[in-house]
Amino acid sequence: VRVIDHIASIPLFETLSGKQRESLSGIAVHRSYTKGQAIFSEGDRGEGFYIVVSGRVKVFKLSSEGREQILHIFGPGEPFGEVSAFSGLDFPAYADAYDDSSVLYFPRDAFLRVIKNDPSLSLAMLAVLSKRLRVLAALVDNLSLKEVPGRLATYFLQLSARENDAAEVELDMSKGNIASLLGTVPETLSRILNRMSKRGILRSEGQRIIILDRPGLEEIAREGGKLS
Amino acid sequence: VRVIDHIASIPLFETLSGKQRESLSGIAVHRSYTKGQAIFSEGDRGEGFYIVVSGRVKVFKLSSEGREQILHIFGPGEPFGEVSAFSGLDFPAYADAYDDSSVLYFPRDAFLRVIKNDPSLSLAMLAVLSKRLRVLAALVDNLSLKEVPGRLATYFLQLSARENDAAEVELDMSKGNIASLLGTVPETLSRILNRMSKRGILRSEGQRIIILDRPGLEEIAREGGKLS
DNA sequence: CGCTCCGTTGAAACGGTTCAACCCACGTGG
DNA sequence: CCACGTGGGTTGAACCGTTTCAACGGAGCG
Repeated sequence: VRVIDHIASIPLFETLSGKQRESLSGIAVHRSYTKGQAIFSEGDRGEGFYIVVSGRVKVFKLSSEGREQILHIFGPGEPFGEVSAFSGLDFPAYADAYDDSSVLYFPRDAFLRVIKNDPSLSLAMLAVLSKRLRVLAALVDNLSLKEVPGRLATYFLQLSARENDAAEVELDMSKGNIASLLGTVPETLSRILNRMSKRGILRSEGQRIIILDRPGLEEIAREGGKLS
Repeated sequence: VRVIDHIASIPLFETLSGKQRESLSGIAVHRSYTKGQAIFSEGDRGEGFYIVVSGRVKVFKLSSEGREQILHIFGPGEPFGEVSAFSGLDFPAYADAYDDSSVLYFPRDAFLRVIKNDPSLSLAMLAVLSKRLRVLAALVDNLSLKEVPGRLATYFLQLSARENDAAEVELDMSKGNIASLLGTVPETLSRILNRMSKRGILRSEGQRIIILDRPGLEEIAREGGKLS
């Protein structure tokens, strides 16, 4: 598959003309990573940004003792690492390949040249960054103002919302990673899942979660987590 | 003072020509708020964004029980509320006047028209959003991966860094609000300040903090907060 | 003067983490 | 093909940092 074909399928670039896409494909570099491999590290110089082509990319922070807080999981078509490209500063977090993945890399200067000639691309980029800020604000809200049951309930409701409010959702990553996304540890997650099951709020069968009492779950999400 | 004069002093607009500033001043609205007054609320439709002219603006989240988590304090020249302007979605947080303040308000559509004609303005805006993402990522890191002493140490070091690493820093807001910024409560903040004083790391005299043992403070910030 | 707001202090309660042990499914190599 | 190791998940018990509630002190202000 050629770079130009990848670019055609990226939402961020959908407003571009064929000519503009060509100039982009001229500057993009295709890179592949195996599961778990580092893409960049906190403190690295950010000389460009990335877009996921296939697989998923995990962006996270690390504590001094090695505990990890996931900031975001990016899937195909989503850009990441733009923060340092536009601010000119170092990467503020780590990025690993969550699955075997491939990405397009856009060197900073070349991309800035393209964007200068295309207002619609910069508007699209502004929209992307704005949505990301919203996601991070929601994360702060969860971490600071809700307890773990509330965060977990919120997470399940989000997963369900993505699939037309289906009562049955498939976890898209391991429970250990979900714990890391929710700012806790696997043990705590396991216990809370257990409590929710006992209360008849949901059933947990491996990677499959069946929501039995949606209003109950919504209340836990709203109230911040008092498992009454 | 006229709107055009305010605009001239805003860093975000410094690359603009006089003509472009005029067109901006044509769309901007000057608004004043008294201390504590609401500017917008979470869930409000975002029809535009703001830039602080004078005073400060507090942007924060609220828990169901009324506890507040400050996301950011904005001072003169800084834009806020752009997230919903560019994403087209509702405001994701609350904004209050922290002091008696005045702001410029830019309606969404008019501003988008201006930005479309000026690549440098959109690049400046991308840089602003990127820096903001970095701040929020750091906040997540603090909240999730560090304990309160570590967050406080980090905060003091930031304050000090802003003034050429001065050993003596003036708190720019009430201790209660600092607690809210650090994701804790005033009581905890008070106790930790006390412990740090006892350990000879700093002296706390009202709004003035004197750093006595900078390496010690740096270690607390790094290690996440074990007050050994 | 008395009110309110902010900060401080103490004691008790709580939610979450840590550490350790254990289980199971899975894949690998002998 | 079975033994073994590994990684993910679960469970129990002790521990710990932080919150909560209540009380109190001081500064500022009408």
